Amino acid sequence: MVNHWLMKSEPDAYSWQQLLEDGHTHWDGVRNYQARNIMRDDMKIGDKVLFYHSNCKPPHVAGIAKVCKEGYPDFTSWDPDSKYHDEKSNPDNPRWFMVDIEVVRDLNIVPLPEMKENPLLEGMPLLAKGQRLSVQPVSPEHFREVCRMGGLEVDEHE
DNA sequence: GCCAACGTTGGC
DNA sequence: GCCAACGTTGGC
Repeated sequence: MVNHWLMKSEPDAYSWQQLLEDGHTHWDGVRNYQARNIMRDDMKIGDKVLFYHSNCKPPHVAGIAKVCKEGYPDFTSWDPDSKYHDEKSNPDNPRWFMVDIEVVRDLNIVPLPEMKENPLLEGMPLLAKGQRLSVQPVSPEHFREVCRMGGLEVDEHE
């Protein structure tokens, strides 16, 4: 069973272009329990991910990635030199978790305003008022429609 | 830069 | 366990 997710990143912090260069990355720095639980418990190898750029104009989905390593402790949490350091986390009792993702393919950007205007995306968590969760589920139907809006033929990514 | 929405913290 | 204060997110 392949599940679908959306992960937010500020382009200044880590961009889709950077992931295209790197090929894969570890998703460190998430310090929210709900997002942590999703990464620790729910995201599985092969799950598809919409890569979303937040805090830019306009906010948009930039590409498709997939999970290539399942939840494991976020080692930046016990690194005192990391900006994500949490003194309550340590290797024996890690508080924060991450997954690794890798590039699947690039998309034409799908701007948030267009997503809001698309009736097929009604009910998508990303579009809910006050939605701040940086790792969130996406239904297969919504995932497919965002891919289509990004110029991807149906099922091309399967 | 503003501010609404939400999460966390800590006093009680 | 409540809730006020505070910090963060993120669209606008």
